[in-house]
Amino acid sequence: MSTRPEVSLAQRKRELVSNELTEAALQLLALKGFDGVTIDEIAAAAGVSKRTFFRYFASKEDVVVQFLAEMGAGIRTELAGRPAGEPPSVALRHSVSVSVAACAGHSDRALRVVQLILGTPALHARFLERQAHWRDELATELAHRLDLDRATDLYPQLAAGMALTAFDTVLQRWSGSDGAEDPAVLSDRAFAIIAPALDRAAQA
Amino acid sequence: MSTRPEVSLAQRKRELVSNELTEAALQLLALKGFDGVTIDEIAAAAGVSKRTFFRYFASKEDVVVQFLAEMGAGIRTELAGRPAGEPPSVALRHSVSVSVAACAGHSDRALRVVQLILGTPALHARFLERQAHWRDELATELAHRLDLDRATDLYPQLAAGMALTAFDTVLQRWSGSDGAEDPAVLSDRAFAIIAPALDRAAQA
DNA sequence: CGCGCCTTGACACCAAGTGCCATGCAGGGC
DNA sequence: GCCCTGCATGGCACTTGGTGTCAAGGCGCG
Repeated sequence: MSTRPEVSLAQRKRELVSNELTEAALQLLALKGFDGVTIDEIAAAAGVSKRTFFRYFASKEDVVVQFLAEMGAGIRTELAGRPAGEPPSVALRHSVSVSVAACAGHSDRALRVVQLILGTPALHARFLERQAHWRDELATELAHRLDLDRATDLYPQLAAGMALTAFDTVLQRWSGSDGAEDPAVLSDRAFAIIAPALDRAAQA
Repeated sequence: MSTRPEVSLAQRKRELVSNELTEAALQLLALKGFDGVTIDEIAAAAGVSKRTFFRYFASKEDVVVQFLAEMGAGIRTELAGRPAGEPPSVALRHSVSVSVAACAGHSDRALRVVQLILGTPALHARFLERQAHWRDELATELAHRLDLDRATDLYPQLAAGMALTAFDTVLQRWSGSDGAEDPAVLSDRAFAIIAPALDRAAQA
């Protein structure tokens, strides 16, 4: 077969169902709002049962939030790939910019998903919680990069938090302007503001 | 009667029930964990019905999170009260320090509540969402203080976000050390790191 | 062919919320 | 004193998110 033989049929089937589910969910949720759609509806639209839905996603929020989950890992791996000598502000700016650009460029669906998240308290809450995990991972990566001790030094945690604050602000502006404002420009402006703390404090 | 007559009896009754409810909730939740307690249990412990519980709190998370809600408003009013000439880093540091100190000094119950929140994903999510509101209000206050335009300038939003990141980090350390580390010291250390961005960018 | 593994659907079940209505209690006017 | 109005409550039914359990079906493998 032309499709990679090293991936088992069962796994490809799993992925197919998962895609069908997210597809149906995003479509319906964007159309009727988060509370206007039941899980049964989503499952039915994807041609599976409610029980199966929960075998793929832990909660209703999860379908939406997991759609953006790759971004978190993306930022971290991007950061890990930056040259070692680069100042934190530059490394972090690139890491965030690349990820947000990848998301924004993907399709205008990303925009609608972000707007849905930011406009739905329950989704926003879950999204922020996931961001908290990103922050932790970013902090670890930063500590490793700069050879700092996370247990005593507050810098890694704060720097990661600042970078994600910038990320958040960019997302908010971007979705608020209906995609009109350029995420890359917004990122640069945001990081220009927080950079003094990112770099000056690193060598303290 | 000695109790202020300008407050109607009905209102005092409402407050009494509300207190009873939070009391019962915090006690039970700290004891058996967030998922180990049902609303019926909490309501029964407070001597009311489940239906009445939801007339006082919007959700199970709300009881816990609202217990710390005053802090958000506290930070903002504290900021509003700082002298106009004060640099943002100092004003924000004081605003956050005072609020967190008020919380920490209140009782060791505050510590247990914070630990409960940070250790329970559902609660943490709600807490972060509430913080997002604080950030918005703080940003507005900052924009007003510095006579900036929130619609164009990214600084207010970012500065508020950085301050709350510091706040978050302090809370995390404080709860992680079981209250051993001094919140005031932690706040100072955190703000020392973010201050360069807070002050330098303000006059850009 | 027959044997296990994995996925699914169906069903029952619990807990979070919500709408609705009846009841009871306080205060205010007559 | 009596009624009437407003409000807080409780009980109840109902929807929905989410989970445990079990039986049935497809698929690979010897």
